[in-house]
Amino acid sequence: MQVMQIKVAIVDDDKDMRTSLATLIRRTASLQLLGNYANGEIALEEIPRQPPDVVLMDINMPGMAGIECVRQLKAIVPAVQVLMLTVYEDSDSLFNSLKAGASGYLLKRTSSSKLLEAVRDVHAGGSPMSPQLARRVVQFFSKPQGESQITHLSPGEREFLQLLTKGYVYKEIAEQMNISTDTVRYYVRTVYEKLHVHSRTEAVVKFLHG
Amino acid sequence: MQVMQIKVAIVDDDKDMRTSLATLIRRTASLQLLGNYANGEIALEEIPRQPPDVVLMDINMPGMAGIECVRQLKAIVPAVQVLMLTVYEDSDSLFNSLKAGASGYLLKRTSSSKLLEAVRDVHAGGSPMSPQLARRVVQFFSKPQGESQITHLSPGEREFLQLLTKGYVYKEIAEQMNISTDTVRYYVRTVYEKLHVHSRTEAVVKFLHG
DNA sequence: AATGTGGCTGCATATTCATGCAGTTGCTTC
DNA sequence: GAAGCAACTGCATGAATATGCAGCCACATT
Repeated sequence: MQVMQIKVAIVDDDKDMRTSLATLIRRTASLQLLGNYANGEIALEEIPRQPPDVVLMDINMPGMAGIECVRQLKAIVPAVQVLMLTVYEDSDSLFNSLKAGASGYLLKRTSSSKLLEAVRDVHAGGSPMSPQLARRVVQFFSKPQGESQITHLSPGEREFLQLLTKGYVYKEIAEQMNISTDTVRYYVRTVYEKLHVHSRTEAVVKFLHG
Repeated sequence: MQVMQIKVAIVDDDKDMRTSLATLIRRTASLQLLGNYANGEIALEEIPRQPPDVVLMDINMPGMAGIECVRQLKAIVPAVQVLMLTVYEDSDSLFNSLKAGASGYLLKRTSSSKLLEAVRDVHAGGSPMSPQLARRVVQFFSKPQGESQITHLSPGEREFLQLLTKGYVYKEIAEQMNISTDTVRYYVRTVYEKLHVHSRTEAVVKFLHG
């Protein structure tokens, strides 16, 4: 039995791009082209009728922007996986797309073979992303630079901080760590000192992205 | 002139893995194997003497864990790019690695060709990541579903939250907003209700990345 | 005019937090 | 083995927070 084809739809206002993507999809046996839409409004109408597995979405289109289209599309058909395509490496677009529910994010200059691979990845539950863009995401997590004082905390102190951010009160933290609530207070002291803060809020903020 | 070789070091406690990685690197003309270390302690001593461009780091080793090793290594030699290797798709390890300063994150079952590509990517300033793992990161951003409650906060409530994250006490917030401290308490109530939280910490965390 | 509503203020109180002081254990160092 | 130190526990207390109840005012609805 043949492997099930992945159903794909394209949303892009650029005619050339659209046809070249369409050709690529049609030439690939494992993919099936379901639709080809020139703008967000049409896509939002047509896609729900015949939901594809994967949508290739141009990020900047006149009228409804790609990001808004993703947001609404995911609200109607949560199961579709959206792969954003863009020429810009702009950070805001990237993060907003992810927040809107996009699963992957590729630069348009991505090679055909990579693009096909990305379609399969995203359909398999992955989140393909151009390495340059992934770096933006990674940097969101890594401390700006230099060393925040967080570096030299003991494992216990880290665990404590972790629980602190969860909103647990000292008693609950004590239970989870199997220590007395007075020892929790002890951690409060040592950690606050190392972080140079004087309140729970400051500690949490610093830990989260300080 | 020949293209500059990328200098690579390996940190992995598993001898088989180490030699197989080493062989792969040596066979590749564009890469140069600088060192091959069996644990984090040795790596921390040796790597700074002769800093490589890229470090392949096993994430779970006896003794110092890979994550801790990254943290300390990046503190000493910030320029090195670290690629984490793991057999597990565990979310915590992933996020903690990124926070510690790792640039990429691959599953060990990644093919040789992908791994070599990843080394080049990370050296070129990218952040290669297995699609399955990238999905975890992406999910971190996308709202679980629907819209985060933060969207429909009034400007005043937003300003209040902003100040809350700064660590100001109610009295100070009142001064900055030119309202009474009792009105600050009022904001506390309405905001907590909208955010479905019951403590300052939870509110701050939700506001920072809800 | 009466009613209702949302934004703000005031007051009260129970809970949680921040921090100082002191005592224990166990391990290292001279 | 004495002294030092780090990790933990206990107790105490003032400060800050969370939340209930109630009154006021401006404005909209009936």
